[in-house]
Amino acid sequence: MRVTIRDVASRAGVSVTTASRALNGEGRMAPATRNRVQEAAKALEYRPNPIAQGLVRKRSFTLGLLTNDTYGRFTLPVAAGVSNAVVDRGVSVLLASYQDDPDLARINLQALQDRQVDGLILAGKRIDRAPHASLLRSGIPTVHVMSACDNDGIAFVPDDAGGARIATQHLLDLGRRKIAHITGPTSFTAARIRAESYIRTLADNGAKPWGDAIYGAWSEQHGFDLALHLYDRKRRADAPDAIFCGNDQIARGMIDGLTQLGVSVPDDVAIVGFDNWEIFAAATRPPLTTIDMGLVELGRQAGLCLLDLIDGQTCASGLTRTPSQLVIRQSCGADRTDIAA
Amino acid sequence: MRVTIRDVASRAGVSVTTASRALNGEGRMAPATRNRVQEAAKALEYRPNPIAQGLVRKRSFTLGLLTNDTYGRFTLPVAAGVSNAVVDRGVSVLLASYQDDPDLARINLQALQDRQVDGLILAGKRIDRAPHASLLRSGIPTVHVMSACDNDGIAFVPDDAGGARIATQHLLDLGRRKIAHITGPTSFTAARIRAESYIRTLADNGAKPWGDAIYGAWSEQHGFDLALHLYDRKRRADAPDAIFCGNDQIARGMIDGLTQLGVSVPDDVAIVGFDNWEIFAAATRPPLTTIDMGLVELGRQAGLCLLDLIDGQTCASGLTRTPSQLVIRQSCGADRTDIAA
DNA sequence: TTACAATGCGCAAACGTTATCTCAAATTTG
DNA sequence: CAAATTTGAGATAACGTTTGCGCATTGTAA
Repeated sequence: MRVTIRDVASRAGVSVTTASRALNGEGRMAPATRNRVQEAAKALEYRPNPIAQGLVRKRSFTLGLLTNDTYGRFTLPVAAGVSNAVVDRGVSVLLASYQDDPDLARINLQALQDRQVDGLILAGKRIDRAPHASLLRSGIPTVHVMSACDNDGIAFVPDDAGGARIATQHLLDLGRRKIAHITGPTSFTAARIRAESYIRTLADNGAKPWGDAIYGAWSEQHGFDLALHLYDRKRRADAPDAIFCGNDQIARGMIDGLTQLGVSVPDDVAIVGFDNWEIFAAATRPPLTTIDMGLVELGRQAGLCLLDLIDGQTCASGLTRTPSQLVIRQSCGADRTDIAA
Repeated sequence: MRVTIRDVASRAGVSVTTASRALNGEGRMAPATRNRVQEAAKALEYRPNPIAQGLVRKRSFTLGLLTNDTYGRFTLPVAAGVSNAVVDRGVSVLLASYQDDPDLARINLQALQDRQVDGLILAGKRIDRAPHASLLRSGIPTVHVMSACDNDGIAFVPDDAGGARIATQHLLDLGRRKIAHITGPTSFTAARIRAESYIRTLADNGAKPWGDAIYGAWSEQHGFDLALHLYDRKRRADAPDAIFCGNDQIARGMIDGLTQLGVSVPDDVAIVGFDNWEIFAAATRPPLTTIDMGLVELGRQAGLCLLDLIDGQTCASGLTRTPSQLVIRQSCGADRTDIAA
C-alpha cells in the first residue's frame, strides 16, 4: 500500500494532526517537531493523496481544459504549457474535447464539474468566437484561451498586433518599402487587428502601405492566386517588394506562386508569415520567416493566472495578449547567423 | 451546496446505505424501494461525487494520457477519441505532456500516480520507439498508442499495412499499372510495413512494383526532388503512372514537382498520400486522395480496452491495428460523387 | 503564590461514498 | 406451530486528509 500520513506521523512520533500541520506549514509547533515530521515524510517518500485532500478541502487540484479545436494545432501546445506550469504546484489538467457539438460540450462540462475541477480553461480556435453559451456560466473560475469572452471574463490570446508590428518592422528594417499585406477574411478579428497594426507600423515609420490590405481565405490558394495576379508581367514593375502574410498557408501559396512566375524570394520579394506552424513553415522553399504566437507560453500564463484566480487573488482581468516572436528563416533574406537553428 | 447521496436518501425515506445500493444496483432490495431512490436521485439531479467514490473504492475513474508528441498532430485526435469513449462511463482523462524530457516525464508520471489514475495511455509519435523506460513499469494498467512496447504490452497503432493495401488497390482499380512507392526513411518501421504491403498487394493482383520502394525523408523536399528526377524529360516515357506516397508531405512535394514539370495530376500520374492531414491534403492542387489513419477511432478503442483492462478483463493483447480508410479527393481522378464532401 | 495567557500538541469530527456487519420482519420448512 | 431461512434495510466503520476544539504544560504578570 501507499505510504499515508499515518505512516509519517508514527515514524515521527506525533499524531496525524500534527503531521498534517507540520507538512502544510500551519499551526503553532516547535520547530524541532516540524523538522522531524518533514524528515520522516522525506524518508518515506510520502506524497499526500490528492483525492483525500480534495474531499475535505473541496478542491480537486485539477484544471479542466475544454477545447473545441479538432486538429489540436493550437490546443496541444497550449495544453502542454498549462500542464507544465501547474504540475509543480500539484495541479493536473483534465482534457475534454467537444467538437463543436453542444451535447458533447454539455456532457464534458458536467463531467468536469462532477470532478470539481478548481478552474476551467476554455480553448477555441479563433479569438472572436465565444464558447458555446452553456459553458459560460459554469460557476467555476474560468479563463479563455484563443477565444472571445464577455466583458468581465479573462482571456489569453496571441498578441496579433504585436506580431504584425514585428513582422512589418522586420521588413522595414531590411529596407523594403513597398510592403503589402495579404490575410484572411475580414470576418476574423485577428485578421483585422493584424492589418491595422501593419498599417500603423508603416505610418510610425513614415511609410505607406502598398495598397489596401487584401482580405480573403486563410488558404494557400488565396496566396497563390494573388501571387499570379500581383506579379503578372504587366504589373510586376509596380508590385510589392515585400509581403506580410496573415498566416503561413497564405505565405506558402504566395511563395509557390512567385516561384512559379520566376520571381525570387527573398531577392525580389521578401515574405513573412504568421503562425510558425513548424512543418508548414519549414517546408516552404525557401523556409519561411514567420511569427510564432508563443502558444506554450500562452498556456503557461493562462494556467498560472487561473491558479491565482482560484486562490482568490485578483488576476490580470480582461484580455491578455502574450507576446509573439519573429522566427527568422530564409524568406526575407535576413542574416540569421546570430540565431540558433 | 451540491446534492449528496444523503439528500437523495432522505427524500426517498431510506438510509444512505440503501440509497447507495439502490443506485449502484447492488444488494437485495424491494424493487419499490429501488425505484423510489432512483426517482429521488433523478428529481434532485444527483450525480455521485467521483472524489469520494475514488477515496473508498481506491479508484479515481481517471485515465492518464502521457504524450510525447509536441505538435499534437497525432495526440489530440487520439485524446479526443479516448475522452469521448470513456466519458459516459464516468471516466475522465488527465493530459500530461513530456517533450522528450525524461525529467518532465518522471514528474508527470508521478503526478498521475499521485492521482491514482486507474490506467495509463502512453502516446508517442512513431510506432517503433518505446516510451522512456521509466514510464514502462509504473504498475498501472497501460496501453500504448502510436508507439512500441515490450512483448506483453498492449499497443494500438494505425493499420499501416491495411492502409497501404487500400491505397495501392485504389490505384490498381483505376487501371494504373506502373505504380511506384515513395516513402520515409527505412529506419521507420511504418515506412517498411507500408512498402511491404504495397509490394504484396501488387503481387496479389498479378502486378509488379515499378522499381523498388524509394526511401528518404518524410518531407516535401523528398517528394519534390523525386518528381524532378523521375519525370525528367529523358525518363518520362518509362515513369510511373501512379505513385503511392508514404505521407502527405511527400505527396505534396511530388504533386508540386509534377505540376512544375507540366505533368498532369491525376491524368498522367495518380497520387495517393498517407495521413489525411487535413489542412495539408486539402491544400494540394489538386486536393489529395489519401489514407486516414482513424486516430479518433484508435483513441476510442484504446480507451475502451484500457477500461476493460482495469476491470480485470483480458483485453486484446499485443498489437492492435485499427483500420485505415481511403479519403478520396481529386489526385487520383476517381469518381467521388458517392462520397460526401 | 495565584491567575492567566501563550505554547505545543492530540482528539474527534468532517468530507461523500462504499462495504461489512447486524438485525428485525417476513417467509418457508418440517 | 416452532424452527430455520430468506428478505429488506439500517448502523457503523472505513478511505486519507484537514480542521475546530480542547487540554496539558510552560511562561508571565499581579
